[in-house]
Amino acid sequence: MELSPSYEPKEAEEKWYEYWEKEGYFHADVNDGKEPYSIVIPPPNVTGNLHMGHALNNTLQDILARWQRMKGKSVLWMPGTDHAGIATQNVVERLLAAEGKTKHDLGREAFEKKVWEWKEHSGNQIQGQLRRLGSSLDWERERFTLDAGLSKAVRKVFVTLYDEGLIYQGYRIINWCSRCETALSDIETEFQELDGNLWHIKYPIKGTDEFLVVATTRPETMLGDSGVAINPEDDRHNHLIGKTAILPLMNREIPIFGDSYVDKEFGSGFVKVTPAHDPNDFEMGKRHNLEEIIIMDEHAVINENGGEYKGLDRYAARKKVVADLEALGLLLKVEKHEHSVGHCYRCSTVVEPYLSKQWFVKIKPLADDAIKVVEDGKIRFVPKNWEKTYFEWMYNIRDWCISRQLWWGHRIPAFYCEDCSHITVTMDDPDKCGKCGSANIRQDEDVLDTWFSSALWPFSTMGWPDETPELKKYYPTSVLVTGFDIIFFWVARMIMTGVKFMKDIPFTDVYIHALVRDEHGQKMSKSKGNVIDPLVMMDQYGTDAFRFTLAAFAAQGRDIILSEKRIEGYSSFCNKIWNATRFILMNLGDDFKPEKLNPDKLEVFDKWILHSLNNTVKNVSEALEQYRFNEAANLIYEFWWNEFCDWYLELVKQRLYAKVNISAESSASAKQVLFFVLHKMLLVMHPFMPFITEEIWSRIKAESDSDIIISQWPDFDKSFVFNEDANYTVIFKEIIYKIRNIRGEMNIPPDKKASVVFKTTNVLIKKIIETESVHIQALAKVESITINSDYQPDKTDASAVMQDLEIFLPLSGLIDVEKETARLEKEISKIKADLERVVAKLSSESFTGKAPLEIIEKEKGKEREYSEILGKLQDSLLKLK
RNA sequence: GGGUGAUUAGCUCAGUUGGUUAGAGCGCCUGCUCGACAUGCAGGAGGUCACUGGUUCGAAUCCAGUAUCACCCACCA
Repeated sequence: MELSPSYEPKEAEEKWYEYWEKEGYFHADVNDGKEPYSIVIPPPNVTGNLHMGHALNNTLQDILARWQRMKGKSVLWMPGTDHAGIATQNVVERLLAAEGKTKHDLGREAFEKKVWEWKEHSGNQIQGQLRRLGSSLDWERERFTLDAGLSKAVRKVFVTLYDEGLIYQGYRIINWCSRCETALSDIETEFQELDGNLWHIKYPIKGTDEFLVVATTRPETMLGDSGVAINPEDDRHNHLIGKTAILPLMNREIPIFGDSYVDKEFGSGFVKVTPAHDPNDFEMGKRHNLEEIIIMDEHAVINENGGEYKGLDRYAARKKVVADLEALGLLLKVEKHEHSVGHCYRCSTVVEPYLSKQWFVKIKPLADDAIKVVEDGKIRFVPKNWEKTYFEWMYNIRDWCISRQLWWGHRIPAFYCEDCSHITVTMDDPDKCGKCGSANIRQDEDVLDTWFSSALWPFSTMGWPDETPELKKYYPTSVLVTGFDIIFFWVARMIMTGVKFMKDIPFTDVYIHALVRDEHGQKMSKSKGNVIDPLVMMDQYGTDAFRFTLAAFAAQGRDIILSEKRIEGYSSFCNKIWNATRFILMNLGDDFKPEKLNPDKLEVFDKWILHSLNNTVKNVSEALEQYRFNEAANLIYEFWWNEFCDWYLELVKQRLYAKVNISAESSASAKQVLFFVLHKMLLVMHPFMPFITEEIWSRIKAESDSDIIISQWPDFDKSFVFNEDANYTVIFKEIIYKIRNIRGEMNIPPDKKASVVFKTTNVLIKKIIETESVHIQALAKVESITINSDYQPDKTDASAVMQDLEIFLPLSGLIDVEKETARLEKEISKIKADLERVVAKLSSESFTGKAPLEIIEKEKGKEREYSEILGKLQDSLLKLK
């Protein structure tokens, strides 16, 4: 039974995960007849490596899964990964580039094959890393967003929405990433404030010598200008409406027109209008029938519509346009101008607003129902304030661009007829046009936004559109655990598709956790080099310590600023758990047999620790019910270290070592309690620290006991409510504190055993001192104890006061009068302040008149206590002088 | 421009519906190899809870405003 002197995480971690998985403990049995509890993992990208965000996210889910499993639920925690269209394609393209190739050299089919190969060999790293973290995922059910089953779900959703007119093709301004060569949705575009220029350009007005002046942040777009707008109410300029301007460089005649979109106050009051390269201009162009001139290709290089600028990259074109304007004397001025510029969320390239034909989801009808289920409280956000963010976005939601010009993903199931240009959209690939019957059809080249398939995740992973037992039992899922950064990308869309296609919400709770940041509050990223690698942390401090740290940090705020120091601290906690166990096992003896605790045989401190344990069990359960992981972690830490180890283990030593006045029976009962507390606490700690708890459990469990992972979560036990004994212990502890305080402050060396005189008439306190004298001697390092209600202290006594008790330590030869005086004076001034505050409160009529009776009584009690203590402290001080 | 949040000990953070003598860990100071643990034990210092008002018998906690700092959303050329 002997344990090593310190906890070695590595061995336990390797051993147990494999064992649990082999035993099938992670597998959810549809037919087990138990109440379901289900979570779907936010599918990490196949390109992903476990970072802090994943670690936090999955630790919290695992705590919930393990906890519910112990509570006897049928737990399904669904694992899987996301094909991550752009991200994955980028990775493989980069590999090709290293060989000097592009995807076009391979062609679509070969490229796709290459990505699959990459996925099998280099992707999926994260699965092993999730195992390291201890995640009790049901690996037998692992899914991938490009699986056949999920693809079928995607197709079904596309076809249905298309048939209902909710998916349509449109010619619109979208966000174009010229590096990824694809369209992006609005939320895939990240805006950053950048320092730029505002170029003021003179456009000649036809038939006059005059100019108008437009201002722009993107001068190269003027090549595609097809009008100039003025606010019709702008009295300075509205006489020009109907006239014509000459577009410099291109020498194109463009109309000057009125549109209320133009802000009179901004700039010169003239707006150059480029319908093919700006969303607002596009709208104006539609209103005024302007020509839409696309001047760039998909690489953001100027095309044939840009005249002599053809072939120049957008920034080179910008330079040349500006230079040429200046040469012509048409550049009025250049101002510094800060403006927000969109960037690709995958590669950070500046996004170009670009006119192109794309597929969109008409989102409003879906959003309306998704808003309602949250408004009605069917879905609950925790913390609740995230609902606001959700509503804010949903109310202002805009159509979702779902087509991507990529090769990796779900290909859009739309088939164009070359003969009649009808579009056929069906569940199975058609071999002829659905309208004219021509076999001359071709499939759309584009793929769907990655988030289109993840939007279906809660039901597609369970077999939808088939009716499966999994769906029946585990849908809707119990909770979704995720970060606030993907509320729009993912959470909102799952709610929309769930309500639409399952006719039911996808989950009842959405627990939104914080984002992990570095010690300076920065978002962790490789480019900043501020990444704390979870794998390194696990290696260094052990997985349990790491998990416990994340749980302890998971307060319901926005950010978690992780410090390695804290992880180190919790690795000490693991060691503390280990060593307390070691101590217990050393003392139980080989012939120990756990028995049912007999309340009649329990001593006061046994009852106290059981009472406290009982509350801990209850409070941890309640904290978990409310997703207050940090509170649960703190309760565990506090109980184990500050109550069980610091007090109970120390107290029990006297009984185990059978010192004077200790019966064999007392010793035996102490052992039973030690084992009982250890046993229960391992259960309570298991969801947080699965490895160390299973390891210890395996050493103390009876043959017939199950492994801890499937053992029963403890309940609050009414027969362990011992309020009197708890109160008794509070007083006892205070007595110890007081004596230790004197010893500490006076620097009395530990080997100097003091004698103590207690002066009291209080019956309970007398009883405590008499009964616990052995413990007082041991814990406060006291030699002899006297109770004397008439004691007259000596000048050389050090003293302490608590309610109904004065404590004296005769310290002749040891006392430092100056120190003792200072100590007493400090105590006095503290209690004086307290007393004054209470007296002031009680003498205020408004307080005594309006405050509840119990509060007033409480204050009165304090007043009595403080004044008694103050009086005695002052007496002691007088004696010193 | 709109919105959300933060501001509590040297540092990192707790503090649930207003009743506290405002807590923890780390760090700091003092003293300790006491038969589990120096990854430890005992003691201690350290905060006018950002600021200003208000509500209340009572505010770190509720309300309003100010300041500073984050983040999100938005088409101001």
